[in-house]
Amino acid sequence: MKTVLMVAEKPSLAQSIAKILSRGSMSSRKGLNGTCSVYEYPGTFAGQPVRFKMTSVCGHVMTLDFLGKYNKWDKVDPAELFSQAPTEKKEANPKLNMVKFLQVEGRGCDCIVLWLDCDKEGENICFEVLDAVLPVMNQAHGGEQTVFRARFSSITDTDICAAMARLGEPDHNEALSVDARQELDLRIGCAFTRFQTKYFQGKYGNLDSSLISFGPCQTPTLGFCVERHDKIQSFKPETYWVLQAKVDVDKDRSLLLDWDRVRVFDREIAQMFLNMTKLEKEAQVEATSRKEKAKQRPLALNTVEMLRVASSALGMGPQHAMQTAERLYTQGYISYPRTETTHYPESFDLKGPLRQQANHPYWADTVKRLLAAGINRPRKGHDAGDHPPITPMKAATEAELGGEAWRLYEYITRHFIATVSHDCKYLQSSVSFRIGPERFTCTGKTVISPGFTEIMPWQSVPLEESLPTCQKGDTLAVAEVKLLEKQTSPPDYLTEAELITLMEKHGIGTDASIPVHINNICQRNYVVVESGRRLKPTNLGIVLVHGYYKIDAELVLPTIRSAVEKQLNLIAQGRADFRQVLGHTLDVFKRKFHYFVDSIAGMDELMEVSFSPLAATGKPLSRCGKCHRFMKYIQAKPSRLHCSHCDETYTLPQNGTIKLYKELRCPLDDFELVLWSSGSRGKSYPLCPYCSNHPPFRDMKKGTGCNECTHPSCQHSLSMLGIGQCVGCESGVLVLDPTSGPKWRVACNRCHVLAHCFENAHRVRVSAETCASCEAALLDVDFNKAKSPLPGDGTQHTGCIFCDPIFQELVELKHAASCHPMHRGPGRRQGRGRGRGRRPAGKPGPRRPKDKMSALAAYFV
DNA sequence: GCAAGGTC
Repeated sequence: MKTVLMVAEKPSLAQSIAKILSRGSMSSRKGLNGTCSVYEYPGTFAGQPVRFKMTSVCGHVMTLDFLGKYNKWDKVDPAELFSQAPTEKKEANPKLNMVKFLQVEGRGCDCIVLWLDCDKEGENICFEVLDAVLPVMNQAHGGEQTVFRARFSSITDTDICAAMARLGEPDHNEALSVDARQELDLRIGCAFTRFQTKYFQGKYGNLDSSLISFGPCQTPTLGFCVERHDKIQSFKPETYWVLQAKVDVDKDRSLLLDWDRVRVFDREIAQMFLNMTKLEKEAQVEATSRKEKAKQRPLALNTVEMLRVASSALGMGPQHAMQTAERLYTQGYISYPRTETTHYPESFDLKGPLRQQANHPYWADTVKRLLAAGINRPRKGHDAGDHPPITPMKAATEAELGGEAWRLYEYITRHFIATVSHDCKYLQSSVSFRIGPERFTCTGKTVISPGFTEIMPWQSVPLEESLPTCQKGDTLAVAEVKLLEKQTSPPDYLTEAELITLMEKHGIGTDASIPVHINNICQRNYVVVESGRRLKPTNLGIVLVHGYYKIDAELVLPTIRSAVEKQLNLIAQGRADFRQVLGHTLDVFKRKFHYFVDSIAGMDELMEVSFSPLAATGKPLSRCGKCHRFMKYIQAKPSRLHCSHCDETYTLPQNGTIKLYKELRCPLDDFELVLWSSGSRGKSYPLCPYCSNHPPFRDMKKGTGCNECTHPSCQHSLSMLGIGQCVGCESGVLVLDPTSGPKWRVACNRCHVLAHCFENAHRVRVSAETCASCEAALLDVDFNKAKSPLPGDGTQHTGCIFCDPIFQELVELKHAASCHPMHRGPGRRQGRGRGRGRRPAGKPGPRRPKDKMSALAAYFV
């Protein structure tokens, strides 16, 4: 029997599609990467009985990068990145082992059906999958078709079955357009980023960003924020005047009227209008009107709208909102949260999810009434053909979800209920008055039926005092007519929600990448998020954008993306050649790049105003080994030491503090050592600024300290202070921290493993002898007489930290504080699988403690 | 160390 392999874009879709096609009867198992599942079921394909095997990838299988040697910033001129530097495809996520996985599953299959998302990226992934899997599949005998593409516009029974019945072929041109996009983004982005970063980092000491990045999406995103900043800066308030009239409705009640001219900007004219009206005693009713109006129920929820509301109403940043939504999705509370679609498919079961909310403490009444009276048909939205709108999948309570997740869930659910509710109906009434020659109006709204605003109370029509009932020809007494002097006010900084709207409008990024771009400009310190989630550009952000405007405005205009996209679409439609478009566009940007490099002084002039040159920044710290003058420590990111005499800069490890290390010097280059440490309970080690930037030995990597230096006799080196192989990672060595007494510490020079030992010992030294059973270096410890843990009056003991029974009692292993989730930065991290059980068994390394290792490993989580 | 695009 033949086997048909089918591949979807993500695990969740593989499951839904398999469920539909197998009518619910399929077997399932995890794939070798632990992330993708494989669903199998029997069926018929092209009239033959076959075995179907449905699985998925996780987005792109491959990613584009330069060949390794072109990633050395010091050795490659960024201009080379436009053409000379070759690129290669690498596995996008090596941990997922996607190519291997596809090959294991694809081996021996006869046909393949590609169920990737029906957009250009999906088409591109089709070919990534084919590249991996075709070589291991069975060859077709008579040249019949073995590669099929399923095109579907929603994940519904009818659509999926229809797609299966009308299989086509993958579209190579669409895939090529993505290849071109990837190459352009990579070459252009990296060239500009490297040049800018090196240029400005080499000149200024307080830029406060370790990367001065450029990209066709992030730069226009920043541009929007700075554009608003410029509007605020150049805003000149203008004075204007408003005529305000008050009429008496009855004895106790008066009514404020709006002037039909709204406002005038000339004082004398305003005065003239006041003079013409202020002596009038009566206001005459000229007309009245009453109109029934409706406020429309919302469209079904898509990602971008959810992010906007999350930011503006819930105060949650887009990145955070997406993470929260993803968690709600994987826990089964909401449907797939990444979709552009605002239209429910015809077959969508609206009542099912609604019924689940019928007993919810917050909205049971509304839901029950809707179910009893019949739901309203949702508005017709946009169908992007990706996933149904975001809807709740099961009821949840605040206690169950807690905090942020609950607030987002609550919003999604209220929004969903609103989409099947009725429009809000209200009566808008207005009365027009004449006072002298001038006209005034008064309007009011009264709710007829609240409709969806009952479940979205923040949208409700505000309660107003009702208008007096009057008719044309009636007169009311004028209580007062006065002139108000006011000033126009500047706009405020751009809110995140407004920025998302602008990005969407100009096609900057996608629903999935918009949060990433916004996050980028925050992390690079180009903008800061202020109260109300408004984005205020920093000096750095402003200078960059103003600099681009000065040199080549196209670099920052939102049109840069759409212009390139237009070219790419020609490739996708088969109307232009991939090589030609790529070559031409790269050529245009190469010219722009050279012009930018030649004109960089224009941006530099702006930099000079806001930032200080390297030589004028930082505090003197340690001595240079070449000129023996003090170098200055520049704390701002990226922290480094600068010798203004030699005009050399030495980068330091980031995320830690640096101090002078007892004026000790490196025996190799005479530079004064510094001590790097990460917080009070973290680890610390000495570091030679020169060696760290120019490693003296082949096995020492750049950016490391003396704890990785293999100098055979220097008292600070790994050779002298190393004890034995780390118990938490493959390649690290536990090294004594000679500065840590009296709370002595031993730390891994690679991972976060840290051991506290021998508290109150007054001296700890690494001995030249090694342990007979595990080959670790012995430690020579002098204890304090009063607090010695040794039997009798002994104060001195030599032994193995892993094997010696006395020492074992005195060693407590744990990760360094910086490894704790509390101290970690944002971002996904898989916290499982460290330590015990991760090391391949039976692979002894040098100086490895034998079975004692596992006992020690049990100490840490 | 860099882009933007998928997704976990």
